[in-house]
Order: sequence, then C-alpha cells, then structure tokens
Amino acid sequence: MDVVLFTARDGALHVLLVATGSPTPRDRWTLPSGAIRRGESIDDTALRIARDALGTAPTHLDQAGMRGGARRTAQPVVTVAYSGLAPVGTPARAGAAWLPLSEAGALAIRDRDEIDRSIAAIRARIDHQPIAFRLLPDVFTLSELQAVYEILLGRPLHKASFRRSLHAAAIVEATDEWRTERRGRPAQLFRYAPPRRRRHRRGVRFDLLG
Amino acid sequence: MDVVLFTARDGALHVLLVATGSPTPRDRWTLPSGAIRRGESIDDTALRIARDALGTAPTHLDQAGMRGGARRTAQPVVTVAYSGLAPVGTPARAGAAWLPLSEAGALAIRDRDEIDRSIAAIRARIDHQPIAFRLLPDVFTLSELQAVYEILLGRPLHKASFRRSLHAAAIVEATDEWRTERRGRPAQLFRYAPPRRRRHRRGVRFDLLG
DNA sequence: TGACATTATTATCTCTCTAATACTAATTCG
DNA sequence: CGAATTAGTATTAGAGAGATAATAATGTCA
Repeated sequence: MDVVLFTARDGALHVLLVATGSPTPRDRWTLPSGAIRRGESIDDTALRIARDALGTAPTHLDQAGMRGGARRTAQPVVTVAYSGLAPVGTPARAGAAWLPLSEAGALAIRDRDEIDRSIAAIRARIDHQPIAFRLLPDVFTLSELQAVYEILLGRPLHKASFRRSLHAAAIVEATDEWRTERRGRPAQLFRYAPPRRRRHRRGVRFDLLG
Repeated sequence: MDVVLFTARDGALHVLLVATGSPTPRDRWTLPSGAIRRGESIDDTALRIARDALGTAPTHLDQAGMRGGARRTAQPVVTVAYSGLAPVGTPARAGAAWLPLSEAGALAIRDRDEIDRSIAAIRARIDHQPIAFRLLPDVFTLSELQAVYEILLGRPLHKASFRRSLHAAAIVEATDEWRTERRGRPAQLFRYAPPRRRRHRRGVRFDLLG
C-alpha cells in the first residue's frame, strides 16, 4: 500500500516523501508505503502509514486507486493507493520531506504515476468534498482559502465571484477575530461550517466530459 | 474481485447477478466475482469476469474501490471491486439475471454494500465521463438520453434546458434518421460525438459540498 | 504626520446561463 | 377528421459569473 500525502506551500502543491537510503538517486526518496497487518482494515493501514510518515494524522485520507496483477512467474500482487491531505504549515517528520510537484520528475516512474493519479482523484472530488478546507488550519482568511482553491484548480479565480458564491452557499462562518499580515488591511478569520442541506436543482454539465 | 454491472431498464437501474445454486436464499444470487490469475492485470481480470457473466463486453468498466483486511487469525485478504455498464437492452447470459435496484434488499449485505458504493462511484463520475452514453446503443433519441440521465441522477430534468446545454457543448451529432415509436412525432436519432476541447472557465461550486 | 502602497471587502453593471411557460410540429388512434 | 401523444422550439424573467471600480483599514516611508 502506498500513501500520497499533499500539502500546500509557497503557492504550489507538495507531496510527502520518505528517505530510503538507497544508493540510486531515483529511489532515494519514495512515497510512504507498507503492508497490511493482521487485524487491520486497509483504512487502518493507510492511516498508520500516513501517521508514521507525517508525525501526525492527516486531515483527509481516501482511496485513490489500485494497480497490480500481471506477474507471470509469481502470485499476483495488488497495490492500493491512498491519497491524503495535511494543513498548510504541517512540518515533515525527520526522515521525510515535502517535495514540490514541479520537482517530481526526479522520482521513480512508479511513484510519479501514483502521484498523478492521486492528484486527478483529488481534483475530481474537489466539488463534492471539503478538500480545500482540509488543507487549511481550523480558522483561515478568505484570501487563504481562495489561494488554496487556485492551487488545487491550477487557475486563477475571480475574487468577488469567489466570495459571492461562498456566502451564497453559507459554507463558512465568520469568527470575531481579524489577522493582520505584513501589509494591508487585516482580514477576518473564518471557520468551515458544514452545509445543512444542499440545493440539488441544477442541470447537467456536458462541458466537463472528455 | 467483484464486478458490479449496471444497465437501465423500465425506468430504473438494474444490476447483473449470477446464480450460485446455494440453498440459502440470500446467497442464491450474487455479484459476479473471481480471482486474479497469473499474468493477468487487474483490469484484465475485471474484463474477463464481466464477459463471463454478461456474454459480451461491457461498454464501460472502471475501478470502484477496495475493501479488506481486518482478519485477526489468517492472512489479510483484500477484495477489489469494479463497476461497469451495459447498454439498454443487453440480455443477461443464461444463469445470470438483471435485478432492479429496488429489490436489492434480498441480497447479501456484502453485495448490497458493494452495489451502493458502485452507484456512488458512477454518480460521482457522471459529469466527467460519458457514463450515460455507455448505457445507450450507438444511436439514440434525445428523449432516451434524457431518460437515462434522469435514472442516473434520480431526478427529473428540464427538457428545453437539457437540449440547450447538450447542443451548446456539441457533444452529440445528428444522424439523418428518424425513429417512430408507437405514438407521437418521430424523434431524430443522434450519435455521441466526443468533445474536442472543453472550456474550463467556471467558478467554484460550493453548493455540492457535504 | 501625511501621502502612498497594499490588502480586504463590497457595490454596480453587463453578459450569459437557467428554467418556467407556452407554443409549434408530426405522428397514431378512434 | 379530431383528440391524444411525443418531439422540438421560442420567449421571457430570474439567477449566476466576471469585469470594473469604489470603499475600508492597515503598514511604509519620506
């Protein structure tokens, strides 16, 4: 089992890798992985591997896909991949490191494929699960939230439209705190408020096919 | 490995089951399943099981999830689930049968869970993959297409809006054939035309969260 | 201190998209 | 022929999205 953990840093997605001590450069850093132990569900296994590599529990963890079979000589083996998230600012445990996705070319092909598939799985779920909020601490500013969405989607978003639809869906609740960064007006802090009921009346989106 | 195959019939989704000959009623019909053979990828295995149960190849086949582990005494065993689609009117092979989802309560709990997860996986992909077209024959009327979408989504759709966005996305091409059912005006037949490029400019959908 | 840069937040307008309603078109049934 | 039935289109009012700009609150620096 492999676990692909993402976080957001410096305006880009990063993935967690662990050092192996292997002499070949391409295998020096790999995705956290491990085998299923007795008495453990596969969800348990993924959580254990993620905890070991991260030092703390991820804020999101989900199946991303599986590969396997096709070995002519030995018993077929399947590998399941989980993908997870850690909030902005989560440090990597000693022996692990956050690698920006732009530098994933230095990894083994197997790991790169796994990462690509995990990103695709996360992007596919971004509208249906609170992915972006799992990449943020408990309270956050709306600019931070928008930045995370822009990282995940890989495209800029319109600020006014972003906030309008955010408030229309009533998916964040304001706290009475403000945070001031280096410059500019302080931003109000918000908290994720899971929606009570969702409107379902909407047409079909054919433009996403293909 | 289990394979969950769906088709549309009589205005409802149906799932393919195979007879086992078991004396217990709850196990008399189960999902098609089998083991991974040597030299076979897991995609190959799923396709083989689907073919054996259906008599023909499904028009769609994809990973749906994985369960397993949690056995204290023996080696952990994992079960891989695939979900697939067959066009309207596809007959079941001898020894297999299409069961409407409303009657899935008669199945084993394990199979019911598998089916529920497969439906969720299909509904999650309906906007991103041409699921509905895989449930139809090569040519179809727009009313048939809309009926399939309504079955998949479980809610009625607005006819004019459905056709407007369909034509705006240029995702179907008209043939020069018409088909007349029992009553009413004949309907023009259409064919699925995979989209060339998709526009991506759109805001974020917060109303789907939860 | 005061002008200016920087960031946050809101307002207004326009354009597009959506859905409700109603309409026209073509066929079968009696 | 006329009613019923199914296919497809037109019109229109409302909601949503993006551009632009206005307002607000802070830090920076001369």
